[in-house]
Amino acid sequence: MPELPEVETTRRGLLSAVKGRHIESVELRRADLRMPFPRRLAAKLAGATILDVRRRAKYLLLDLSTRDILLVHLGMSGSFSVLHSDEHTPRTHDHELFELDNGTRMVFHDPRRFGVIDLLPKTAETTHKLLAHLGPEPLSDAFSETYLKTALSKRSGPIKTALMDQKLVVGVGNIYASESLFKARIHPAEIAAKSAKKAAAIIPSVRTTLEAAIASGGSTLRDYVGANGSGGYFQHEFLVYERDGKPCFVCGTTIQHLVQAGRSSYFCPRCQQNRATRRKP
DNA sequence: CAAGAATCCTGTCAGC
DNA sequence: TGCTGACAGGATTCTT
Repeated sequence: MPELPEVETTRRGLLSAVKGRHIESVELRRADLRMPFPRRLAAKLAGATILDVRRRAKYLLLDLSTRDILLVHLGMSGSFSVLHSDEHTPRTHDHELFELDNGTRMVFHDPRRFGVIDLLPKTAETTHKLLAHLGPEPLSDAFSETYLKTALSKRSGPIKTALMDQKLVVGVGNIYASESLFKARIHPAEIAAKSAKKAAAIIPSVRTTLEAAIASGGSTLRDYVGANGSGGYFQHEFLVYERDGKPCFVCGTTIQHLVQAGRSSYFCPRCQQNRATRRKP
């Protein structure tokens, strides 16, 4: 999906486009997303004012005047953009339309329907099933060396899989896990517990990767577009992701590819040669 | 408990 | 051209 940078880009675009706007009506064209959108709650949205647009992990949280939160997750292929109502003819996979009071509409578009939309009381933000067990934000102080060292030391699986675990740290998906580990010069198959001592290197690698991606408006591979309907540019700055067979920008060695937990990982076998299986000299 | 596989769904692309 | 299989940014649930 959209990972943290894409969700953050969407958040920023949404904030400027919809903050203070009233929702006039909602059209649910399809309710069967990853979880069924609670149809009876759609009526609660009409008349509500959007007070703020926040992000937690890869979730967008729209604070409403009704003391509810509209929660949106973009899944693998989702986007949430604001368009002029009279210039928008619903396309295939435009599943929900939120008509606003200034002639615009927020459109939730998601071909694969792995996304989620839910409405919850503000008081349930910390207990909601999807939000209760999330790890620290990677760009916050909570993602500290002490924390990461402890969290990684308990794990026997590969570091790349650990970084993608939203209970360990949120927002890092398949693209940015590979990119971050390249920057940290750690092989994706290294056992996480062994990587624990490198926490001090992992943290800035993750942060600079995510921050650079946010600065480029995220990465657009196939479906992703931001709130204004345009794509990101960070895909042109990938160091290893989908670059297998091409030369490493640092050392020229051919970038390689492997599959971990069913997901593709990309790495430079020379820059990241501390793999778990390396034999002792 | 932790890690991997299977799963949800649709679109695209490579190969035949 | 058309078919088939593999694969794609995620996260949950089921098996080992």
